[in-house]
Amino acid sequence: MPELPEVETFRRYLLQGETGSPSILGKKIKDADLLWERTLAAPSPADFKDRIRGQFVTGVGRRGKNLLIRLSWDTLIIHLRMSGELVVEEKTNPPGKHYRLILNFTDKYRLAFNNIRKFGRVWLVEDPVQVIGNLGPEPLADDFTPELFHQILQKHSRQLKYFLLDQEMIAGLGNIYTDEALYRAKLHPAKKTNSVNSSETQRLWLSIREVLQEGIENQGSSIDWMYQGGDYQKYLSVYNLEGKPCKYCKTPIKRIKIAQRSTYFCPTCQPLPE
DNA sequence: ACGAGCGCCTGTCGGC
DNA sequence: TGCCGACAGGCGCTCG
Repeated sequence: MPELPEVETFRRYLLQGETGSPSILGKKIKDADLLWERTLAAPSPADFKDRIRGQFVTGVGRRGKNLLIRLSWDTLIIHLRMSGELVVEEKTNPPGKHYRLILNFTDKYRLAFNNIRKFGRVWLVEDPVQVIGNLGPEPLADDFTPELFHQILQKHSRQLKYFLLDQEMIAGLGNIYTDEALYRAKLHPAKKTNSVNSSETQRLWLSIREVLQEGIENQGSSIDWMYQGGDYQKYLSVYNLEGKPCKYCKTPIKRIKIAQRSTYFCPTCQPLPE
């Protein structure tokens, strides 16, 4: 499910809390229940439980789609993959059917990793670089400039859709926001990166930042049963809209497969040259 | 270097 | 009603 805006929404939820659930900042971890072993990428379950006990939550960050929960002397990295979500609640609540990892705090609250499809992964590491070290630039950061983006695009000869989904090229985009950004920039998803000129680069750079920012402002997208709580699905222009008229030219939105993913675009506004 | 295909999982939806 | 295939906000792995 989650792409950068949804992960950012979870980050803010953990940090600020909301009505009925507090911030996790400053809480002390009493112990951990690992309910699906493969959730844990590293270290071993025994080491994990031993090391995490007694640590305090000192911060909650994000890098691409990874959540970084800073602890006293380690960092807990959570990747939600397709169907993960995080819940802060009282320990007395009945646990969800798909809880895979629970961190019990020393007070009456816990942090639960709910993950229907079991794809999500968690790491407990001293240095996050070993997990997130290969990620591309953070698209909303100040150092992600159009010039830098242009350089990366020109270094490769790949279809834009493949390129944008590759977290080592740029971190945080997934299937929804990639299609939305390409549509807004009027670029065909199969166009090659090194054929993108500088004004197209500028457009795509801006489109990426706009769709991500708008996603964050609306607490992400809630397309189906997987994730509820966001509103940005109301504002999507192409994703999941096969056959619907393009809002600019009324041409029916087309769906094709690229990178084994459904890819939505307007054949008129996003032509493939030659 | 690039991209296709598959596996990992559970659940929903539409067609017959 | 039940069954079956297609599909789902991700990503790592192979192979050509």
